[in-house]
Formats: sequence, C-alpha cells, structure tokens
Amino acid sequence: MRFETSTIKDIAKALGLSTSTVSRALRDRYEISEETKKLVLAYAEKVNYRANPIARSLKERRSYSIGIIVSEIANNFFSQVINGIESIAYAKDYHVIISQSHESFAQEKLNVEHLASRSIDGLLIALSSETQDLHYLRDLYSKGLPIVFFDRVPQDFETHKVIANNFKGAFDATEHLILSGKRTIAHLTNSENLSITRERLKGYQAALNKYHIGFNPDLVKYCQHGGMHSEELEQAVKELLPLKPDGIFISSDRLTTGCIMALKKTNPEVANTIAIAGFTNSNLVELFSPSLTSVKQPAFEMGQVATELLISMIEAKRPVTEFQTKILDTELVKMVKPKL
Amino acid sequence: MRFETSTIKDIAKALGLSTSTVSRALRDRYEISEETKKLVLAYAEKVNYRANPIARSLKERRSYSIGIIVSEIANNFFSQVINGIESIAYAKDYHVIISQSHESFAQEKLNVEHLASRSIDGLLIALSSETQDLHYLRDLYSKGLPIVFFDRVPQDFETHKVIANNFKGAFDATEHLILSGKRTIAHLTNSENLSITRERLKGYQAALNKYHIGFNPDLVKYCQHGGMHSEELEQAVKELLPLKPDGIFISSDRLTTGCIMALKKTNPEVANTIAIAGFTNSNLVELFSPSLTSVKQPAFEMGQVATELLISMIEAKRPVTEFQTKILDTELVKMVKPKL
DNA sequence: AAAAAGTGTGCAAACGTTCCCAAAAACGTA
DNA sequence: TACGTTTTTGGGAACGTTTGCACACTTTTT
Repeated sequence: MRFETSTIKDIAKALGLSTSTVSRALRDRYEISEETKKLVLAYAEKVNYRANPIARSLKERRSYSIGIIVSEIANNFFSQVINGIESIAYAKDYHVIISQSHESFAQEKLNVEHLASRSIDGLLIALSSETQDLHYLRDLYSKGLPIVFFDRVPQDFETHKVIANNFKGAFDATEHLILSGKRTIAHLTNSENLSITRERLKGYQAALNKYHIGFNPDLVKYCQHGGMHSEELEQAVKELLPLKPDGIFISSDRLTTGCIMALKKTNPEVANTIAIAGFTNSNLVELFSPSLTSVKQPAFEMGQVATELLISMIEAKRPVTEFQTKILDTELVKMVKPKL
Repeated sequence: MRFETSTIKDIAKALGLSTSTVSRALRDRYEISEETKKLVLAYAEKVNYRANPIARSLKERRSYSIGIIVSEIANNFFSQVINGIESIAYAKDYHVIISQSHESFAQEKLNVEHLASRSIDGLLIALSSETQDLHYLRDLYSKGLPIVFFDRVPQDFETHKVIANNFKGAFDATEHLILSGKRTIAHLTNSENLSITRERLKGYQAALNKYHIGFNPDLVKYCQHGGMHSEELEQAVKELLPLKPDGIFISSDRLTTGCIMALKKTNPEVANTIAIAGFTNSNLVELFSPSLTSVKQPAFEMGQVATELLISMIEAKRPVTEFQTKILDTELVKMVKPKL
C-alpha cells in the first residue's frame, strides 16, 4: 500500500535508538534490556506500528503463508477443508492463499507457480482431474518447497499425504445399496487419473464381490472433467440407463449432485426409482429429492491434519525423510425415507 | 521460498551487464538497445528467470494483488462473485487473496488489516452481518487504500458500490407469491444492519402494498447471524408458524436453505404446504424438495463490475472523486411443479 | 589491579527489485 | 577538430526488515 505508515526506522529515530535495537526489542530478544523493550513496545503501540510483512519476507526469504490449490471453492467438501486449514494455520500465525484450478491442469500449474514465486512457505494441494504430469511439482519440491497432498494424491511422490478411507467409504456405500436389495449397481466416477477414482472403484468392486455380484465394466462411467460440464453427465446417464441399473454409486461431490440433476432433467420418470449413494459433503443433502445415501468425508479434519503436517515440514530444522499417509474414516449417512 | 533461484543480479553478472540494464531490458524499456534486450531475454528464458514479486512489492510499494472479504466461500453466491473477480483480475495481471469473515466483525477487521499490511492494492468487500462500525475501513480508505463494496454495502461511505436490484428482486418474489394466491406472507431476513436487508424489506412491503395486503411486522423475522447457527432459524420458524403463513419470502442464500431445512426438521408436515420464494444462487435448487422460487443475483457479473471499478481506482493517476453505485438486475426463477 | 565474562547497543550488510542520475559511446554538425 | 546530441549503459540509493559482528560499559573472577 502506498500510504505512509510507521516503520522501525521512525521508531528508532523518535526514541534515539538504532533500528537493530528496535527490531530486537519488538521481537523480544534476550539481549535487550527490559527497560528498552518496554519503551519500544509502548511507543510502537502508540503509533500503531505494524511490521511490514513484505520486507520481512524479503529478508527472511519466507512469507509465513501457505498456498492452497483446490479444484473449486464452490464445493462444500473443499470449502470445509479450507476451513480446517485456516483453523490451524491462523493459530500458528500462518496466512493462507487460496487458488482454484477449476479442474484444469494448465490453471493449476499457473497458480502453483505464481504462489511459489510469491514465496509461500509450503503448499497444500488436491490435484485437478486433468493432472498427470507432476514434473512442475517435483521441481519445486526438489528445490525445497514443502508439499502436502490431500484428497487427490499422486502415487509416486514421496511426501505427506492425507486422504479419506476411500476404499471403505465406497465399500460401505455399495454394500448399503446391495443390502437394500439392489443388484444392478452402476458406478459413476471421475477421471481415471485420480487416486480417489481408483480407490473408490476398488471399494465398489469389493462390495460386489462380497455379495457375489458380477462386476460389469459397462456399468462404470468415467467423467474426465469431474462433472464440470453438464453434457458430460447427461451423456453418462444416457449410456447407463439402457442397462437398467437399480442403484448408482457415485464417486464425488460434484458428480453426485450433477448426476441427480441430469437424471431429473433427462429421465424424470426414473429418477425416483433408482437408489443413489454418493460421496458428497454438501450440507444440503437433506433437501434433495430424490434423496440419497451419502458418504461424508471428514473434510475439516482433513484440512487440519494436512496443515499440521505441512507446518511440521516447514519448521523442521533438517530435511524430513519419513513421510506419512494419513487415512481418515468416512461416514455413511443413510437415506431418509422421503416424506410426502 | 528459501531455495535458490536466479535473480537479476545473476543475469547481470553472467552477461557482464549491470543490474539496472538487465532490469530495464526485462521490462522492455525504450532506453535499452534491441540487441541487449534480446540477449537478456534469451538468457533469462534459459535460466527460467522469475522476477521476485516480494522484492518488487517492497520497492514499488504495491503488490499487484487485491483482497477480497466475503462472509464465507461455501456459499454459491459468494463463490460465483469470486469467480467473476478472478476473471477480471487475472486478465489485468492482478492476483487475488480471499478471506472469510464468517459473519463476524472481529474476524472481518482482523482479515482486512492483515491484507492491508500485506500491501494489497485494493479491497473488495461484502460486509459481515455484524459489522456496524466502519472506522477501521474509513481509516484505511483515507490513507489511500481503494475500496469497492459489493452486495452488502454501507450507506454513508463515499466510494464505488455494486449491488443487485434488491428492491426489485424482493418485489418480484413477493408478487409471485401473491399471484399464486398467497395472502399471509412471512419474511425471513438478515440482520437489520445490512443494506440488503433494508432494501429487500422495502421491496417486500411494496409488493404487499400493490395488492392491498396489510403489512404485519410480526411476520418479519430477523436473523442476526445470517443463519450461521441453525438454532437461530429454528427459533424463527417456530415463532412464525403460529401465524399461519401460506408463503415465505426469504432474503438470502444461507437463510433460504437454512429455513427449508428448519421447516423440514421441525414441522415436516407443513413444509410442503408453504410456498417459498427466496434469494439464492445455489446451483442445486432444482434438487430441493420442497421446491421453491428463487431470486438469482448476477453474482459473476457483480464480481466483474466491482473488480473493474476497483482496478480503475487503483490505476487512476489522480484521486477519484466521482463514485458510482452500479445496480444489477436479478432474475426470478419460478418454482417448477414437483414431479412425483 | 588486571583480565575475563557478561550485558546492552549500534553499524552495516543483505534480501531482489526499481529508478534517478551520471557517464560513456556513438553519431552528427559546424 | 571540436563540440553538441542522442543513445545506451552503469553506479548506487532506496524500499523495511533481520542479524553477524564489533564496541562500550559493568560486573565478576583471579
């Protein structure tokens, strides 16, 4: 901001001290006498002194801020994760900078590189559904930028990761459909690149397997753009319906709502006859019609855990070499019988 | 970030030039010969030089970034506004920093001041429902920080503002309820501090008036926390129902969804008998049951317009003294008859 | 009484830029 | 040839911090 504001220099001049003394007094260093500290602190308070974080960043080569990349904030899952991140970051005096990839690799890369050039101290990222090439991230990582992945994580990247128990979440949801009598259960899911896609598919298959239901690959539909385009979903629904599914297990927030929307739009007459179970953290599910069974991820907690891991990496004195993959349990919220 | 990266100095040394020459060459200044420029550019490209924005900010006392304050990003209206903001900001080479107030004045103030100290070049803000004291904003504004308000704007603050046509939106929604035969129409709204609350109330009253329906203050319920707490809404619903409303006009996104939720939870038997019309930009309304009539704000456009105004203030050579309040039209999306 | 240790402070460099001011080089003109 | 102009380049200060080092002064130790 171009407007004047008091600096350490001003304080030093006013008090007849050197800038170093003032700086040290403000940071409460042991070398400075109590007396001087009091003097400085009082004066700083009086003139409403605020350290300039830009100058500090330049000097210290760090910014006390962490970058976040999600596909979009208009998604309850991600906004809850962000709230979790903020809760920890603020408490530890870090600021957060949020960027959206909108499921585009190019946008993701651009944002990450911009954040990096702005001296973020670390990065929390859920990959876009397009992302396959991790070179740019490896580059930054090898240059020393701490990175923690959450939700959508790469396979072969040695760092901390935080994910939901996708296998179990998918298994539970599918099993729930089976136990309520469904036998032809379709699976609508994201791009095959994503870790969550693979893990959830396995859970789905395992549940079918447990109840001796054959796995039919035709019943699995992948959406490359994660449901960002409605045509994508309508197409998938159109291809699925001829196979007469009596249940659908859907693999992500955006897809779940999008799929119901597509069903209602293209085939309203069957929308209520198909049982739906899907991953979603929407806080509006109770309002949906047709209603559905949802798999909720511990989003807030995921943000917290990821942030704690990231900050521990940032503040580690020596390079971290032991990495963890934390797996958090999902929760199955069963469909309530629609009243009326 | 603490890892090494090439600087202007490195380039200068490698090429046997001075830092000033390199700096000017990179910024394509006229004083530098084409030859030198090519040389520098080529080398910079080769070593993948990235200017350090922190250093630039410190020197230029601006950051090419703008701050955004909204109550929460997990709200389709605000996330759409943010998308609009980003679309303009990125095109003009500004970066955006998003902060959430969670409808808390203290949090809002903290965030604004943090942003200001990080040298944002301008601020886009929708006030929290608690905010009454604007001193801290006036302070920053008078020190030269450009501010543009959107959606929730203060009355007596001379700067650009961008809002929806709240009066008309409210009028249309209420009229729609009346025309579909409702006569006892309640109004659920936000804290009285907010501009949107006042304007929408007026629209509601005007519609009643037009059709000679008496205004009953008991039918108006204010939610101080904008529906952040579910008890608040359940309480309001509880107080409203004894008055036997046959329609409710609701004044904001969060309240609309929250109110339906509260209705379903506390009085499921009447939930479907009361017609609902409310402001909401949720992209999931089509899924809601009971379904409702919604007033959609041009959120994306609002973000764009606000950003254009802000950037014009930032880049103005002389202080801006003429301010505009842009009013954008809302859209009434009528309830579809629930199938099934 | 001198040396050693401890305490509090200041100087100045550094972080990576930008830009004012001068100076050098190239060119024309008298 | 000597002098202006114009074009191109470099030196160095500044932005607001932090911090290694040196210095001065007190206090303790021998």
